[in-house]
Amino acid sequence: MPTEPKLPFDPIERAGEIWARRIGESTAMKLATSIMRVQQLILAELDAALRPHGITFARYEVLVLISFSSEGTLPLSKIGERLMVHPTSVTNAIDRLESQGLVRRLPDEADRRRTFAELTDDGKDVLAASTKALMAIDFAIDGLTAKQQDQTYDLLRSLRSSAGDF
Amino acid sequence: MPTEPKLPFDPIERAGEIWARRIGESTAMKLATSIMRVQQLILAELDAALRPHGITFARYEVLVLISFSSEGTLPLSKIGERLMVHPTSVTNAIDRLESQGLVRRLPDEADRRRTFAELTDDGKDVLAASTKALMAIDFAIDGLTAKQQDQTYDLLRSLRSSAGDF
DNA sequence: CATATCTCAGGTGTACTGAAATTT
DNA sequence: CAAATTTCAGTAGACCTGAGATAT
Repeated sequence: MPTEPKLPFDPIERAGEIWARRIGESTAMKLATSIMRVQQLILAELDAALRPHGITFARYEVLVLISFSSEGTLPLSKIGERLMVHPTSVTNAIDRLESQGLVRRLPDEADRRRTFAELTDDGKDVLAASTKALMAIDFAIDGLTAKQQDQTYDLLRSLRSSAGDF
Repeated sequence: MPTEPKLPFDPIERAGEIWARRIGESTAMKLATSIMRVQQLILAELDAALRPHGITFARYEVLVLISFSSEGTLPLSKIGERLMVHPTSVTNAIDRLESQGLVRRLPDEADRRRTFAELTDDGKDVLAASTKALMAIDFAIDGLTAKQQDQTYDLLRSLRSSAGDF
């Protein structure tokens, strides 16, 4: 579902030209701005595809992360680490997923400071349907060949590495 | 200021391996997830660099947009169009910039439904200092050569175009 | 009258700080 | 007692919907 153009020109190209004229080197500024913008566009498409299933992409990522764990459960602290979000944000996200009936909390008998999150049967169903919906729109990645997608991934991976992701 | 690694492995590589084994083709999923993550990392660095100047990157973009206009003023509706945000979000952002004394509203005498936003002298100063701060960290773009930055920009530009940005 | 622009009220999502409770 | 884990209260920031005021 490639949305129709919102602007009759590329706003970043235009900003880059003025920047180069008035300020100087514009390469890094254009790339940083592009990253913000493409994220905004793609997230909007992903969220739209997930809306019928009652979740956002942020919550979809939590469901995937739990389902990929070896035991089928994850301590909340691990979820925060992997998704790079604050502990209180995890509490909040799990609260919502739990109130939706997609996740349940389990006490950790071994270390009683901790709490596990586990998918419910409903959670597994919603996850499967959501994955299908996202694959149907190819994760909002349009207009690039498979080779270009890999190439972009590798370049962004260097950026993530330098930014301290791993 | 390359932050130290947060994880001893690449979380997206790991997710991609499990995805490929259990679900199937993982290229688009890995790229979409990378975009979300690199945006999160870079935005955090940009916001940190701007914090001493009292603004966020979102508000920095508004200041730049106004300063790049030919007349030095922009109708709020144009700001919303260019930054792809809802009219009420523009009202909100301009409210805050105005209460910070960085922007002022001007009535449009020609079309009195409209309101212009204009930078104050303080706004111009904050913009100049903020631009300097962002250039000093190269817009949080580390670990890529200039050529790779251009290449990444071009690939993301195709994505933006297909997603209906322009 | 239909349309365009802006604003306000109200609500949702995410994520932060600071503090507390519990357990190790 | 220090550190780790989670939670709660409060707040910020961005976004949305719906409705209204004003002007074209």
